[in-house]
Amino acid sequence: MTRALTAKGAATRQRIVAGAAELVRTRGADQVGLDDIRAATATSKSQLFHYFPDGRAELLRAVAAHEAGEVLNDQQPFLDELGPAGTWQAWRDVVVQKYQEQGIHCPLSALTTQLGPADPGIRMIVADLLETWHTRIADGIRRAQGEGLAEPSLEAEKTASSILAAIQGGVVMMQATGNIEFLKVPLDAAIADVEPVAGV
Amino acid sequence: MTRALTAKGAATRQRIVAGAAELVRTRGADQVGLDDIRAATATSKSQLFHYFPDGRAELLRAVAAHEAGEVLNDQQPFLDELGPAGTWQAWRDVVVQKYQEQGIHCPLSALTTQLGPADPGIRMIVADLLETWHTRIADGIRRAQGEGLAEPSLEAEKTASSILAAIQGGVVMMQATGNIEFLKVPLDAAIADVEPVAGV
DNA sequence: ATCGGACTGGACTGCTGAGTCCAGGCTTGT
DNA sequence: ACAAGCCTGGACTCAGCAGTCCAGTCCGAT
Repeated sequence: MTRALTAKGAATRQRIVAGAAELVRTRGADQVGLDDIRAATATSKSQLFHYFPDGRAELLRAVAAHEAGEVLNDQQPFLDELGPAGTWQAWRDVVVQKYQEQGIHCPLSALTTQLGPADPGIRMIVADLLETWHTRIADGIRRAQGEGLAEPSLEAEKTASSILAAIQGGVVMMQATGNIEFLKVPLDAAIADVEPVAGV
Repeated sequence: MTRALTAKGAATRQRIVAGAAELVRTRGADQVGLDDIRAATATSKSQLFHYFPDGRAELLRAVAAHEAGEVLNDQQPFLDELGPAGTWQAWRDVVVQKYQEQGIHCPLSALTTQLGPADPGIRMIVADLLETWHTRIADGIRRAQGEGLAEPSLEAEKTASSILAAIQGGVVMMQATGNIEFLKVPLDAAIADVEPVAGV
């Protein structure tokens, strides 16, 4: 599958993906053409097709995979440390802050709804991301139960679904309304079962 | 704003919007061209521009407004009856069933993330829809409190946000993974505060 | 009946943007 | 040194699609 790539070639490829990802994030996938990517990454048409023989579609899949990785990276190390008291709030703060910074520009939604329907490959990338994300949260819930923080009767998988849905839904609503409260409130409510907040 | 329109003209316009909405829902907005709409609605290019002088953008805004109305209509009469025991489950079932039928094809997400970023007019339509939806749910929560079903201490607005976010997030996850459980579980959890379920 | 304006058909224009091609530059192993 | 082949530049092709134009037809009011 992967071809012989020199260090220089790999760097160029990486530069293309990162540049394209940036554009897709800020403008939306359908507002980004190959010429935009070419200009933004100081490359030429032939380079794009050299590294992505299937053209635009393959490049966007690479962008999707890149962004999916970033979503989880942005939550580290907090995501993997979920469990003990205080870790949920710390993680929540990172997530909220991240999306507040991004504002309208969500790497995931840009890809899921814009290209997902048309490209099964991208749907799979997003599905994998959600599954991984879900698993990490569920692991955190089980650790919280081990610490006696959360009710042992709580079903980790289901609670993780609720928390993750609160984030996804909150982001959707925030994007449409511009109001970050639509992310904060549902997320706080969702994690209340594993880490009750004292104040407000 | 609105021009003189005969009954016939209004019918044609309506046919165009409905037909275009159908296409956008099933294929995604960027996969629908004016020629597709023309073919599907048995109209001509000049008619499209006769009824939507600003072209594709104006037509898609009309589609967005149409779909936004449908989203709420599909939940009626259950949405407006929220409050008493049993009404939450009935409403939940309608919502779940609706999205299960639609599967991948969500009228809202198709428009929000595909066109919303580029078109402020559409963002506003979606924001209005969410606000109305939110208000209706909050009204239901207050009625539930009046009936003694829900804790009086519950903040209606915040709880409504959680419920709505559970739906939006659940739909996003369902679209990506194909698993309807990602909608059911968070939604059930979110409405547990206003209508605890006996079983399960 | 007839006149104005709403309504319709379909050909035409022009642009944008994906994908192609080939000639030439640069690296790397021998 | 010197190939082999990875890498790069940029002009070119070609299809698809939004938007234009005009020559009509139909309807409703006077």
